[in-house]
Amino acid sequence: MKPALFSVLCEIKEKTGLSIRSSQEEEPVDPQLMRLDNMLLAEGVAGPEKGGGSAAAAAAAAASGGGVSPDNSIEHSDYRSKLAQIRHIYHSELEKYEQACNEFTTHVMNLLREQSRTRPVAPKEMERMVSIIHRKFSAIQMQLKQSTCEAVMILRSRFLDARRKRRNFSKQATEVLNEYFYSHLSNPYPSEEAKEELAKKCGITVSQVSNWFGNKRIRYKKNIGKFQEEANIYAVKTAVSVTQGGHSRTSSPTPPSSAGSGGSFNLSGSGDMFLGMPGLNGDSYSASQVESLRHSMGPGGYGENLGGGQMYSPREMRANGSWQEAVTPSSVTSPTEGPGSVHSDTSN
DNA sequence: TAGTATGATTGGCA
DNA sequence: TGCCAATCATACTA
Repeated sequence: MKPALFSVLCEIKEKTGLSIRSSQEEEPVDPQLMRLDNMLLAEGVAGPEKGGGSAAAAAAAAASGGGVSPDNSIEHSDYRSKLAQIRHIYHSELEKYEQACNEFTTHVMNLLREQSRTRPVAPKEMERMVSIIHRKFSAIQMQLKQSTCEAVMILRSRFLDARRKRRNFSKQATEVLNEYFYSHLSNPYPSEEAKEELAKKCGITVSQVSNWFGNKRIRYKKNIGKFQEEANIYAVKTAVSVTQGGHSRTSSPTPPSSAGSGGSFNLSGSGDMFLGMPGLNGDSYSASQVESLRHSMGPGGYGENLGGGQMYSPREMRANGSWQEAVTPSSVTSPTEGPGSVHSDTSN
């Protein structure tokens, strides 16, 4: 009786087992899991060790402005060590899960084997149980991967966000940029080539040069009184180097492509004395330009002899309507803040 | 430590 | 795509 009953049960099992199996197998690969896997691989957390995220460290170097900062290596090693920590935790947790999964699977298999003595347990059913267990554990694994990804993202945002590790440019770099700016005050829009050259000279990236000029233009316009003094300082510097050597001490990169008589700026006659200032091409100032510099730097203080009382006249400078009259200093010798000027950003 | 300076980011515009 | 303007976040300074 018992063997007959057993065989009937086996038949029923076989049928139901097959129907369950056919309904549950061949599940598609979870795209979310794939994304997580790819990200962990890319970050160097999953997969073979690849220098603790050297790619990300390289990205950090690029983001931090050409890697001129001496702190960079320290920061990157810090980043790498933290990434290695995450990697270590991820792998140890993964190992634990796998171990637990194996243990649980063995336990269930043993139970089923024991049960197979009293009820029919087909090998296919055992396989099904194993796959169920694996699915459950892979769900847990996915959570682990997700939290690991989050940790990596936080780490990245902390270390790679350039804003967080802002460094002031070197004095020399600022001087180079300022010299260019004030010597091209009529058209402070360096061309791509000029930007590249400035970037090279300053040890910063082209986008940093663009940022610098963007900030400078706005801040100059907002508070021309303050910058007038700076402008004069650079005027004297450049003038001295001109009268001494015929070339600027820090030769300016190629002037902007739009600069010059054909540029989009309407230039005043008495204003921007560096108008048409030579670039690296080896051009030199005209005698009258040098002479006018000498006059403007006379004993009475530079700029005193100028009709408008200013060496730089930002007025009439117009770039697409933006670089224009908004900036009009009252005097060079007694710089005052322009109308509506602010000390810093309006936000500050 | 508050105020200021400054490099970077973001959103809108032409 | 480059620029402007506003803003953020950090560095610097008195």
